[in-house]
Amino acid sequence: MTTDWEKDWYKEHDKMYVATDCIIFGFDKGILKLLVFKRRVAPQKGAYSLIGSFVQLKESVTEAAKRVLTEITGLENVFMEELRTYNLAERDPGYRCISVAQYALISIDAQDKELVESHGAEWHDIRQLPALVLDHNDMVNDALKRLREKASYQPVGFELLPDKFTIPQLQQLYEAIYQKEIDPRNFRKKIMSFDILTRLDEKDKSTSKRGAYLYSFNSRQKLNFNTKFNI
Amino acid sequence: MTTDWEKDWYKEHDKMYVATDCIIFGFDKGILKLLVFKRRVAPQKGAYSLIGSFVQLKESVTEAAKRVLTEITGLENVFMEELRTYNLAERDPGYRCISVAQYALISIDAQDKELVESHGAEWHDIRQLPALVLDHNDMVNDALKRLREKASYQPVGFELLPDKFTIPQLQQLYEAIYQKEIDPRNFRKKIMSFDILTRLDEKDKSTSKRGAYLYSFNSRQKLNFNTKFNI
DNA sequence: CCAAAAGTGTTGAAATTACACCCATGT
DNA sequence: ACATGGGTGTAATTTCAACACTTTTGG
Repeated sequence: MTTDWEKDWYKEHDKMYVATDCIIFGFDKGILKLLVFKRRVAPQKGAYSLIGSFVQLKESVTEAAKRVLTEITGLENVFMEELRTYNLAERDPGYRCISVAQYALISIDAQDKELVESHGAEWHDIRQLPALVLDHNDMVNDALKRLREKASYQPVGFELLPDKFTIPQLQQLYEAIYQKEIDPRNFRKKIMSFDILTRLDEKDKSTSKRGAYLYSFNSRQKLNFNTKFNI
Repeated sequence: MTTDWEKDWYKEHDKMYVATDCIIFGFDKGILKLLVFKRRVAPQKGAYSLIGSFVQLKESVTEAAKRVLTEITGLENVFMEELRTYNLAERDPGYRCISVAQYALISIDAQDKELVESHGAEWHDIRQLPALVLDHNDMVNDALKRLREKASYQPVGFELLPDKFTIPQLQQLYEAIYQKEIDPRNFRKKIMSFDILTRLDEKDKSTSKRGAYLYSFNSRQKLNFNTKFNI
């Protein structure tokens, strides 16, 4: 006796396209931004979309995402994490295709600006995004939600800031992520209590006369991190 | 001028298999259990695996997962959530196949016991799982981790328990999830403070002479839930 | 009457929130 | 000398963690 299950197993199965789309966050001048791509070729020339690619047989989904990310920003070793799949049968009108969305955090001033522009990619304020193709706006919303969750138990800031940054900058970043004001005394107290920052003997005077101390992230501590990060 | 990006876009892309595997948790007699499947047909006859299926062109990944879940447990409307994809190019020795893992929480006594057994599915204590095929053990470990995270900010318990349950039962469930003892006074205080339980006028006398009050989950409150659930 | 599980309160420690003033310096 | 952003401390409140005894009842 064969059950449905067994028959099903032996039956020929369907192949489909697997794509990956990258939700790339950056932080610049106090504003949380997203890298979007203005399509310069058909299909949907002129429309905005996330940066993505089809996954090839010889590469993992992660590798595919890193491949496009490096292609467009010039960066390697970027923080990237899978968000979820977008897998409705009818999501792509052309052909059956599921997309594995991944979000990345990059330091905007480390990117290769020319390269980014040469691909038609643009940074947009997260609060004023254009309409994106397919379900890409959903992906962005979901990624933002995830970023907020993640920021609440891990110090994500450091991926988005340059190597040296000031406490007010870090605070601005958290304010941009959560879209709300944070008390500077409480913020500093909290962040310092984690013991993950090293104060440098340099000041950044670009935003005030007095200048603010620059800090770097103390990566030795990174692994011991399982404290709640309630900011 | 065409960039690599544009050429890449136009090039023929690769199709591959997409599968979904279900990490099905249940809770029975104080023990957190996983539903695994003993393969009764080739390939890998006799080996243990998760319950899964290839995704068909006409269905979403979610639908595919619900399809197998219903097929094997007889249950519909089960809580199920995507975990992540397992997507290494070489993960399946047969052919390129990525798997979207999903975890489900079911109430063991609602299942169709005969149906489960007729498919060769078995409940195993989460602490003593057999070796599973491919990367299925990784999936289970990742799902357990996720379940613990989720349980810390949402009352997952109710998916795993029958409609009526006692506080000591709910506590046992949390102890099984976290694999550690919880103080009964603190537990009760905390759970009650959320105001999500309704005490019924019935007692469960199966585990004590005195009997414990039965409660039901107050689903009206379910949506207002964004409190931290630190148990 | 007693064994076994159910049920209940308090206290000290720790974390969180709210809040206002002085400091350094380039102009 | 003053405007501007950088930097600091304290008290009230809330949350968390630790801890032990009484109640009920079937056998």
